[in-house]
Amino acid sequence: MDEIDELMCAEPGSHEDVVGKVRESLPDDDTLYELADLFKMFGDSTRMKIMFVLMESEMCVCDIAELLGISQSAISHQLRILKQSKLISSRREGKNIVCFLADDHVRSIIDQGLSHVLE
Amino acid sequence: MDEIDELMCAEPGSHEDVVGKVRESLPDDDTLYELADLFKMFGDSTRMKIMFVLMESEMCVCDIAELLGISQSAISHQLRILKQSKLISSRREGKNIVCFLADDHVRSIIDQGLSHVLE
DNA sequence: CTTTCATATGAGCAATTATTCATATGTTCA
DNA sequence: TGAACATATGAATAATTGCTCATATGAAAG
Repeated sequence: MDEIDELMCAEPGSHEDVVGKVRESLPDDDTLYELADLFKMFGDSTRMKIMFVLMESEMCVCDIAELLGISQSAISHQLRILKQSKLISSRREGKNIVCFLADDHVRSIIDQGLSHVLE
Repeated sequence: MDEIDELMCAEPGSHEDVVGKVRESLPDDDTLYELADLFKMFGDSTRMKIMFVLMESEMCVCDIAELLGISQSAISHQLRILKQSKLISSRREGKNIVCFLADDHVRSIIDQGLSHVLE
């Protein structure tokens, strides 16, 4: 606490009330970390590509790998991570594992990102 | 090309047309990388906290550092990255640099993420 | 049951990245 | 002009992470 105080700008008064109010409005730490972890999923181009593909159609693992020109192993590792984040689900269909988006938010999050990127 | 073909599942025919159509619908690589880079900004808890703070109020660097309990240097490094991504801007005001969100998409992207995290 | 095909997984490596520490820059105020 | 303050920056380090390679699992078809 003492050390943190030393970081404050010298400016007395006027900033303090704003800082206090903003501090109260922040989500709790758990939520913040969950949120960052969620966006981390969208922050890798391989995972981004996988999600884009699955926005168009559900698809088995080997088709995803072939379509994207990425090794089966790499795809599988990323799929595991995406499933842990509940963004993707899968079902078995004969010999194949068919993957699909598990959450509608994926679409809306990507769309928001796209509208930023495309100016 | 030959090696990629070997990744395909043996299954003939039926998958091929879907794979082909999806491939055409994918954004170009530049867009995909830009998009992943954008979301990478939201994928770190320090940057996430900074953006949350600035969603509530513009604020100078030292107040952000004090409020979040993170060193001034760490904040400054992250602010530089956020500015490069055009998510945050700043202006000088006396001795202070006042930071603020540069893009309305920040709010909508975070809101979409929140509604996923909060079930 | 044995082989084959689709997928998963673990270890190891290389690359990226967030932080700290020390210091530089630039502004204000005496 | 000089001292004090706010911010920026560079180098070094530690931690995280995405990929490859080899191999394991597990369903299916003969």
